[in-house]
Amino acid sequence: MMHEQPRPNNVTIVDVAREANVSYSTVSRVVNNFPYIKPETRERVEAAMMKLGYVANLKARSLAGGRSQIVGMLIYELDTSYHVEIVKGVDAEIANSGYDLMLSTTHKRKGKESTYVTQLTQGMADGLLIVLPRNLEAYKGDLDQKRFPYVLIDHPGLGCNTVLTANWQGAYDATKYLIELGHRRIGFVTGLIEIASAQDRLAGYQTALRDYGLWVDPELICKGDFLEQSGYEAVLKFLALAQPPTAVFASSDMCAFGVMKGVQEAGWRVPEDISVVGFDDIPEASYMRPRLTTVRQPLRRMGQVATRILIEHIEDPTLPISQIEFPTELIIRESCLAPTESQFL
Amino acid sequence: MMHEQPRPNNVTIVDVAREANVSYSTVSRVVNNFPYIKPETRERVEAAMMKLGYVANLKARSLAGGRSQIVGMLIYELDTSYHVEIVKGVDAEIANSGYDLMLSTTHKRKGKESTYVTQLTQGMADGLLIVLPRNLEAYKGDLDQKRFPYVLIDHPGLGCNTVLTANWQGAYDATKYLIELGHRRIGFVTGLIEIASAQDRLAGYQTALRDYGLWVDPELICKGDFLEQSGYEAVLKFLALAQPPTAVFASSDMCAFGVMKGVQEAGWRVPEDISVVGFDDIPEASYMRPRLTTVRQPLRRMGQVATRILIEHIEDPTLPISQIEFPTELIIRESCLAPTESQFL
DNA sequence: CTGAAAGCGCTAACAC
DNA sequence: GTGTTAGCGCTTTCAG
Repeated sequence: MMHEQPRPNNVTIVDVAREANVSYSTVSRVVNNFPYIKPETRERVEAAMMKLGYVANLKARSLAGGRSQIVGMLIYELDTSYHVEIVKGVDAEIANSGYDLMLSTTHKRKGKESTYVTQLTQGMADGLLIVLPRNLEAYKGDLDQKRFPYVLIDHPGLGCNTVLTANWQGAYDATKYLIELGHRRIGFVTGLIEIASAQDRLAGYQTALRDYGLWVDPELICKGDFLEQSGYEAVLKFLALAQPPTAVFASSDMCAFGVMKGVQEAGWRVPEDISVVGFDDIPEASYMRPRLTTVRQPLRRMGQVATRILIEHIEDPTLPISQIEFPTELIIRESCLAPTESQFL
Repeated sequence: MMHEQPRPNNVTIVDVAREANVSYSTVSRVVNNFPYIKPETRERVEAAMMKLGYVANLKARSLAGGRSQIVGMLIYELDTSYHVEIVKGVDAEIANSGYDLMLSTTHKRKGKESTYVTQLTQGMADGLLIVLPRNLEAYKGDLDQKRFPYVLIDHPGLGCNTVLTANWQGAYDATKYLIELGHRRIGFVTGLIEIASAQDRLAGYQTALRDYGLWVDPELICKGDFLEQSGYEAVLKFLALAQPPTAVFASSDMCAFGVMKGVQEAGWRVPEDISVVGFDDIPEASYMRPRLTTVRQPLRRMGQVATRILIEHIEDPTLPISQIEFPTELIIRESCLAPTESQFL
């Protein structure tokens, strides 16, 4: 049934063995850098490998129980710079590691996530990088039980490696900044609320409000999903309010772009009429005009560190769990201003 | 030597066979959708697979000669949106294809490229997407001889699948646009000149100049490498000329950004003092201020189409070669103006 | 239509 | 130190 796939007669461990006049397990040993091999033998084998242009067959190797030298990465999608920045960080670390990257995007198919995990877990990959899982419960137990190395990026998890940022603190700081600028009515557009970081950001916003004795007006909290469109729609609702906010804090930069777009289309100006703050600090944030004030997450760094941790755990499973939390940083640019008197009519 | 990797007792084809009371080759057959199976048997096997939660082991499958359902992608790096956009296109197509993506970045290590190819070629992947190869000669023969499916993206190749854009025409059009605006001294920053598309763009620029009876001044052609820094350095040289150009055409948008930066740092303005045109139309081009006039390449589309072609060739190796050339499109935004009299002192 | 059996290339005991 | 051998999970003849 399968279409004839011309089986290339690649050079295998057996060819090398014959060439070097040793058994093929010896070849395997030198390939795997075993300690006790007569230097002379090793040299002979290495010469043979060189001569024949031997390249290990990863599938066979990992089928037989070895490592595949592949790091699997599960990510929702590649659409926004948020995702891309993380991937870049991962890639950078992969590049000097001897591992390869297998990238799987799940694209809103929750079911696919578990299938992928099973496949990757079955030895296709030696470890897993999971960005913002959507269906973790479905396979976390499995992973843990198999003691399969993995690290969660931007998602909290019990008893497993995680790399995240201080979402709560970042949201708190941004809200505080707006309050200290003089804003009293601050709109908030949430992220996809089933995601932990979205919840933390909301909580940070609410706490800051309360700490400053401000009322948390439910009218001023609008459900979003991190995407541009949701910011756009949210701000339109805000603008239609009897008493619209003088500032809007969006749960992501993409969302903030939507807010800015909505404000501008409605004939208002950012920041003169409405201040806008984002979250993430993706590259576009500083290209936008006005340049976006936002909470920076070290996205690339996160990808990089997560990869490092994963590889360490692959190579030494006895290592203790790492739970890293990066601080966030408020990057003040041009999208916020103190509210003017006229806004408080 | 390998660290103990807890062998998870995953459910295999054998378990399913036992459960369904058939031989395991029968299970293999239903998994592979063989035509002649008693419907009843098929149902029984399917029920067993469902019950046990069977997921095929891709390594074993492809080791045994089947397909791996993996598309390999070889790309120089992920640093610029140029690369990222292509990857996004690939990913989009992969998403509804039943294949997975294995992404390998070569990161300036020419040697690595061939090793990757060998590995991917050995069955790790069923086909290869190669973006802007740097070392094609080293393995093209091998690929062709093995009749291994692959498609070249943004690189010409004899007798193989390619997806590229009309680089020459795009450069010609952009140069023509500048000339018709009234520019007579037009600087050009090349891309990495060993890359075919960089050569084509240079040629398009030169031809347009000649067609309009303009002299191709070697002083006005500066070697670059597609990256921002090279545009920056080039424009500084141009500005130091006795008679600087009134417009600069950069071989990529990133490079154009560098040009804009250099112009601005030198205290000049874009487009009032110097017009700038880029190539690619990456998303940042429209975020920049002034928004960049540039030659659009349908990057995502290219990735998508290349993937489609590859998959078709994987599934039917008898298909004829496809060589696709997308047209380019000059996107006129805000970075160009007709030169003023004062510039012709 | 279905079962038996021979590998795919390699790792990991187990011998010598 | 090095050879032998039993699988890893699956595809694919080859027989029925």
